[in-house]
Amino acid sequence: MPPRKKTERIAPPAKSASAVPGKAQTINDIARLAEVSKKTVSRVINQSPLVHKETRDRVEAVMREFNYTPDPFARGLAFRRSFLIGMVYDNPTAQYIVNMQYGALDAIRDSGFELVVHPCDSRSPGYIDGVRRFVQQQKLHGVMLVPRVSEDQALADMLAEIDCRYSRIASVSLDQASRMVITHDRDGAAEAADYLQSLGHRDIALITGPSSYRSAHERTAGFVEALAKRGIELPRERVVEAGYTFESGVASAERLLAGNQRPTAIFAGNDEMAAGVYKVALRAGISIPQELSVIGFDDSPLASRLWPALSSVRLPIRDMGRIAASMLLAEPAAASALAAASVRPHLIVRDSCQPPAR
Amino acid sequence: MPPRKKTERIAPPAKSASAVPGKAQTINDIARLAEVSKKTVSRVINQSPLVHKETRDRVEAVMREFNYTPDPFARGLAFRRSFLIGMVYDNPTAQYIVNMQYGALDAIRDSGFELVVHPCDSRSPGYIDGVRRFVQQQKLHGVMLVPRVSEDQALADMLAEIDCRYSRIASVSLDQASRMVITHDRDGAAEAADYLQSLGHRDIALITGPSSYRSAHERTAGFVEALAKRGIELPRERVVEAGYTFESGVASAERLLAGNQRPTAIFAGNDEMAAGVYKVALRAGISIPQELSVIGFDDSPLASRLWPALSSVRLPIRDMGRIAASMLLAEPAAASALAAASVRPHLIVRDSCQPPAR
DNA sequence: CTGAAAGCGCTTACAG
DNA sequence: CTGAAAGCGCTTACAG
Repeated sequence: MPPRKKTERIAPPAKSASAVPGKAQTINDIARLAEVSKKTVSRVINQSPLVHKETRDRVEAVMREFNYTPDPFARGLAFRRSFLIGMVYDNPTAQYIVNMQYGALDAIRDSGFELVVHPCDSRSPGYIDGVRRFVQQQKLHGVMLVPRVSEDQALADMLAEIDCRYSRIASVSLDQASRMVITHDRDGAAEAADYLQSLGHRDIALITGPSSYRSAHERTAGFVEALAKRGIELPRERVVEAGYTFESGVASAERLLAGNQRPTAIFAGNDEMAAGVYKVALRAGISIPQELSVIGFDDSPLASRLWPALSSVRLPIRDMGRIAASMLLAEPAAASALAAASVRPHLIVRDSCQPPAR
Repeated sequence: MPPRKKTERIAPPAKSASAVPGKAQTINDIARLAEVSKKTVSRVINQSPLVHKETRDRVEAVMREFNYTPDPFARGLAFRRSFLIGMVYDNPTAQYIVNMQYGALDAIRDSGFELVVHPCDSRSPGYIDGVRRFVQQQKLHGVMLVPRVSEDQALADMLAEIDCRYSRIASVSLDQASRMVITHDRDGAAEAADYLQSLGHRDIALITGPSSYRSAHERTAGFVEALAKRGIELPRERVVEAGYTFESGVASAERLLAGNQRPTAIFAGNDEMAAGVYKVALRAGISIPQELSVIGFDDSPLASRLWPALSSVRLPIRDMGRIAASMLLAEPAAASALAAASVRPHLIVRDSCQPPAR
């Protein structure tokens, strides 16, 4: 190799023919300017250790100088893999989705990756094929699975089969650690139960989400078990299964609040249903929290908009999204570490509870 | 050209070596199987008219047979343009964003395009550069600009400069027709005014959004003008500017509802602020709608969760998103036609208004 | 209406 | 530690 002057090689080119720093360069330009082969430039792009430090510095300086970023399509074509991560979800609430997206975006910021969204309908028969096409067509680097699709083992199996990396967000572990973000809904529900018990409530009712949802199961179990631990039983008639919707919350509250033998507190499996309880109580002239304490789950914006402001169990959704996306970018080992630093829900106390009157 | 047997050329190959219909083929495979050059296959992919009908049919049959879809990265590399459309937005409400995304997804379904999301902070100085990098890096096919960033002319100018197609969603026309989805917020606000007037309200108050928002300006103007047309003046002290947030709605309502000379109705520039009015009224024991009528704007989920259910002006957000995305895919002429079939808001009447008591 | 050549901007073997 | 060749799967001129 011909000797090469090592200092001051990179003559700063006439900067800014336009206001925008030029951006049109290719790997060939960088290679020429840095006086190396394009393969070497490729190595520094991909952070190969097999590059002499001085060479690397020189190449990096040129890349910075020209504001160079490699073309994702050329890389995608050669790698047979894109720099896109997908978020697959099935119709949870808007706030949930948006926060999850923000979290994912936090994780991929300045990484060169972008987020592609894929809502779907897990009840429609072809939905798994739809995800498969999405993944294969776009050669996705990986996908985040948000509840409730995250609970669908058939989906996960399909992804494993086509060798697509994924991360699952769910209330309990459903997969190997490096693929799971566990939300521990159970603990949050237990916190709600403890709080109600500490206030002095004994006659408590529960509106659960649909039993087909893992989160509903966990929230219910956490709540019931925590109460049991404190010596409070939940009679069968004080537990109503609903659909996580406002309307189902209304219907459940109507059942629970009919007659004289009302519970002094209601825990709803999410805020939507808690809002339904509010509606029924307000309409019936039952004042919250004087005559009825209410707790929700999710800490959606709704919770603080209601009056009196609803105490609710907050899930750190944005963090969940950030971690799930990070796991997709990280090496398996690092992904497991991320999983370990897992998220915990906690109760946000507002104005919807007080000790029972009687 | 050598004569070619025209019938039954395409021998159905041993289908499904695996359960999944093979998908790994390239343009070369299709060309070979259809006995044409890859360039001809490329022509049918791109719907060039310069292909003999029989040739086209044959090629299409093979493509279908093998479940072939062209590689978006190879196309992206050759075209220097991707099959991704971007949605750029600055922090409106979650429901708004999610519905907009659904609409955009409606438009690109089965088109081979995908949606990439790009929230940003329009108050941060570098945000336009951030969008530029996003667009150039991903070679986006186009971007949808959602309020309020859609109102930023500097953003639009930058996109025009780098020759990126875009569509803007805004309450009034800000650009050439083929780039605009006009939401006519003014008309929706006028409908709210007419409704309150028809119920007999004369002493009406208004909580506006921030004057820097075009939508706030339009909603205010539409409301004030419609009232004026019916001979109702809005005195200065009955108009309060707020920030489109719940908290600012609370503060505004506190000012408006203090003292004895209360208005009989309040129109809030969005549902968040209307929820603030609810909070203040409920806390002060002012009953809705008996003593105070309230109307919001957006028809967010919140509107129906409040009690009594809030009447609100609905914007067909999903339609807006669908049209904005369609415009990006369509030819300019077709895009203008889409723009013409523009969207209109309308009032959803619920339980938050009635004739004034006095 | 159809095709052979060159190229888009990267990476993967393979050498050295 | 570095490089020359071939290739990823498409499209753009250019011919005919």
